[in-house]
Amino acid sequence: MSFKYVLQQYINNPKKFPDSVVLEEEDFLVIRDAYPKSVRHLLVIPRSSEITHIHPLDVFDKNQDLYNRVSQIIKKAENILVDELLDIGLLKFESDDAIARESFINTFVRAGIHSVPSLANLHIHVISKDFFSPRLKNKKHYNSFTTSFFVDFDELDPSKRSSASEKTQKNPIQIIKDSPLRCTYCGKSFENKFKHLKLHLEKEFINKFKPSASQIQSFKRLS
Amino acid sequence: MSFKYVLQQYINNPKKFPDSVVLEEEDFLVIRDAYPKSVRHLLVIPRSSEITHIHPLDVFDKNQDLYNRVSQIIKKAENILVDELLDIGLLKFESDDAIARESFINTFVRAGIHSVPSLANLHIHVISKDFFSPRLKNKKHYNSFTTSFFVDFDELDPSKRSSASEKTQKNPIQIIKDSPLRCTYCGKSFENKFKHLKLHLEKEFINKFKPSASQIQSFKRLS
DNA sequence: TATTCCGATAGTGAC
DNA sequence: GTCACTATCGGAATGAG
Ligand SMILES: Nc1ncnc2c1ncn2[C@@H]1O[C@H](COP(=O)(O)O)[C@@H](O)[C@H]1O
Ligand SMILES: Nc1ncnc2c1ncn2[C@@H]1O[C@H](COP(=O)(O)O)[C@@H](O)[C@H]1O
Ligand SMILES: [Zn+2]
Ligand SMILES: [Zn+2]
Repeated sequence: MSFKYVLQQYINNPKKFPDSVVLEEEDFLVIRDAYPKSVRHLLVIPRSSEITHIHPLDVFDKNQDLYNRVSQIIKKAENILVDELLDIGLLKFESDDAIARESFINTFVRAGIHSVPSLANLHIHVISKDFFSPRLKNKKHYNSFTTSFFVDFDELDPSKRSSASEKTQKNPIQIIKDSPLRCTYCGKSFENKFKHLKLHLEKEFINKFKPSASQIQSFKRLS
Repeated sequence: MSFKYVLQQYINNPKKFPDSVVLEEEDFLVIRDAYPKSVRHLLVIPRSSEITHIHPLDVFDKNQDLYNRVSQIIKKAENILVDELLDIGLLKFESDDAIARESFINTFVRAGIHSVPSLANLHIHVISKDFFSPRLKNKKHYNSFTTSFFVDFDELDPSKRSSASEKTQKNPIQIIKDSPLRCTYCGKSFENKFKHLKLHLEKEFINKFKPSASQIQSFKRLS
């Protein structure tokens, strides 16, 4: 089996990956991205073989029920993500502070899909927007989450969607190459200077979360 | 003073560079290129401050006397180059064999200029066409001697030159980038695969000159 | 189309 | 998608009181 179907193994046998699977329901999985591009990076995976090979830009067309159900799972994933950031001490509000929680999710967590996925099994990214991770190694990684190559889950809602708008976009791969590297915190452009962006993202991350030195080092190590 | 004028030091004080200056005359110098792109690579440098900053494509316009004088110096440089190849045993004919000498010069020594020089002081390259040198490190180096970026000295003769033809050429920089790497011995194209070309040029060099193993190693070392 | 350093870009084969 | 490897391509500095 080729690399395109690596996510199938989680669907087939989630019990085999207890450290990766953070939520298992009858029809969905939420797993940790094996190559996280941020401190926290999860994938929502529908288990149904009926839809797993449908393109994420098409799968919600005329399927409001599916969209609504995925939306529920994404909310759970977002809250798992926040719980973990609370657990490791990066976030410091009370766990039951619903307003702080929602505010953080709205401003610093992104859910959506890549307009040209590489892995064939349908998956939705749920990722914190720090992009502070040793797995973030090049422009393609970064711009796949910070340009229109990334499509927010909200935009896939079939009830709100102008179906014509979806294909009017330019070549998504070209968008990744042509877009400058732009800091998600402050909007500053680094053109194509990836190393500079990485240094800047580390500063922004430290400034926002005030992690301890040992925390910083742990986030820089591969997990 | 910037790098553009590094050749000025030879003009100012040739006695300071006895290992580099292979011929010193009242009006001209012949020096070893400090980053030789072949086993032998010389530069002919007019000493006159009147002309040293004129572009090589312009300097011989309406100046047949200068052209003729440079032509004389180039012939001397070519013969110095051959003498050295005889001395180190790469060439094996007798030193007074005028026919063998002229044949080698005609087929394996090139004299001319870069259509966009980087160094400001007027200079004419006299180079053996082996291109077997550790200083030959990239496509720009190679194609600057093997494409129309390089203009043979013969073509600069004001009595033979159609002055219109000189500027009809495309952007010389683009020529270097767009032209494939083509073996000067056999014409084989290596597209942009510079390392492959280097290996092939070594084979061609060995096949043509039959150097000893220790000679080969010495040509690969920086001098 | 000076050199050198450093880094961005690109293709490969394997998983 | 990942990784590791190789190689090509690309900008910036180059000095000196
Ligand atoms: N074996 C794997 N297990 C879990 N996640 C993976 C695996 N291989 C790749 N990924 C992630 O899956 C995502 C696929 O991205 P994409 O197909 O572009 O939406 C990337 O974020 C990868 O880091
Ligand atoms: N300091 C130097 N002394 C002697 N030759 C040099 C020096 N610096 C560069 N060169 C050579 O000068 C030539 C200039 O090339 P161009 O200006 O393109 O005709 C190249 O072949 C360089 O290798
Ligand atoms: Zn910023
Ligand atoms: Zn050849």
